[in-house]
Amino acid sequence: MFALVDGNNFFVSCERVFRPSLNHAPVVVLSNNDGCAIARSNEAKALDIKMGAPWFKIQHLAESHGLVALSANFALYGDMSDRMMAIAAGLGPTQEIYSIDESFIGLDGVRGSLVRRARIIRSRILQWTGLPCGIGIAPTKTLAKLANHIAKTAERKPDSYPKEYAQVCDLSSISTEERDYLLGLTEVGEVWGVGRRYAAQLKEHGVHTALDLSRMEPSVVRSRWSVVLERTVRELQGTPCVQIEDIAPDKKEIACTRSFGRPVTELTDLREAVSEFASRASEKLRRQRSHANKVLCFIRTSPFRKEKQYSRSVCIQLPEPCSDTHTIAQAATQGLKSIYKSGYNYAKAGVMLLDLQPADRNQLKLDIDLTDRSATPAFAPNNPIDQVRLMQAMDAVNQRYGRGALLLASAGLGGAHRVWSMKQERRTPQYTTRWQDIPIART
DNA sequence: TCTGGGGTCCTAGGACCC
DNA sequence: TCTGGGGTCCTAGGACCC
Repeated sequence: MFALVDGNNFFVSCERVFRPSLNHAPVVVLSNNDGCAIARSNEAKALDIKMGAPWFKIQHLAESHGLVALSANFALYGDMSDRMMAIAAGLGPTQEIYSIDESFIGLDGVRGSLVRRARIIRSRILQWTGLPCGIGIAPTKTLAKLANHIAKTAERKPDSYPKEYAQVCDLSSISTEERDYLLGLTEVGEVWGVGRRYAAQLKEHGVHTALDLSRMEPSVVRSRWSVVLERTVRELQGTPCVQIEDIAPDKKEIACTRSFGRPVTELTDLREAVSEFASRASEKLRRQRSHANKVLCFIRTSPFRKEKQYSRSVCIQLPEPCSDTHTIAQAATQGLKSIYKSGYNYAKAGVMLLDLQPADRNQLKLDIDLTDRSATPAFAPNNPIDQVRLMQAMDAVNQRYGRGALLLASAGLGGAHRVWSMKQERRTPQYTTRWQDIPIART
């Protein structure tokens, strides 16, 4: 048995915790460069603002309907997420943090009323963090996602589903007829794993609701569509095909990409951006203790603008796998030079690290004690151990004093030439008491 | 004027090998 | 002139997720 705990309108809810005056206003949180809406309050959804709507297209609603737009503060959301996840973990023995606002909880072995237990956790999250959430419970992850959708939609739109399912919906404790009734009320496109393309194709086949999809023959779905969709059908039928991943696997790719706030034409500006992206990506790489074999760099114009288009990427094989910012940034900027063409308005660039492997697979021992000053008294730039020490020291300084406190000289210093906006992330406070240490009573 | 930033998995097709 | 069969690896592209 699975539960899905999912924060309502998560980014907006995080903002509202600290700005209660926004509680009944239509609010959106905007993406990088304030480009488009990535979170919407219920009131904003009621104005028919779609996910990903460009700000310039909805801006008029600020005037006419009091729409409030906020720039995203991802450091804040990450911090709030940690707190929510820690409380949600009390629902059952295993937890998979699926995204910043969602976690699956494995419920095997939990006794007593699951609905009652879920309601307690839900109100605890609300009371302790100020964040509202919905909880769905079912025998498979796909059905738990569906139950969660019902729980949240029943609350937001009273005429959509019976109101007793608002906030917490347990599909495992109701009759088959009732379950089929709820699935029949749910559009097929709402099912986890059915995107726009599949939804359109399924509708052509007369499959309009989650109930219709659950009644499909898995083998037909496999041959007409894919094994992935077949798995979705089986899960809708109650057969678990996907388990809880309570230990997050290492990333297989790590990327840092950004759209620019204004068109960029010069190589020097691009180089500065790409160098910074490479540095960020390398940090992430070191955080998971991996090494990259390849560095991919891309630049592109805006597909939304009616002008000369250009989009190129280049993949550079590193001489040996590493996580060293300098090496990776150099590879990325060299790649950039090879694909750059003047005369275009560039809108976006990025660096991706590919073909990752565990750092210790073919490298020196990396666990170097930074506080041990006796080991290497003088810094030797060509000494691999010192290079590792340098990176570790950089990460430590940036962690403590905020991102960008210490940069490689090649990364540029921003200022007047800065063409992309990196939101300064808030420093993470160091808790003396972690939320996880607070005992969570088992019902 | 202004349109996010990450990821994953699967499949088809080509290159290459024996 | 006839032109097999099986396997692996890699890449690009398509689909999905938040």
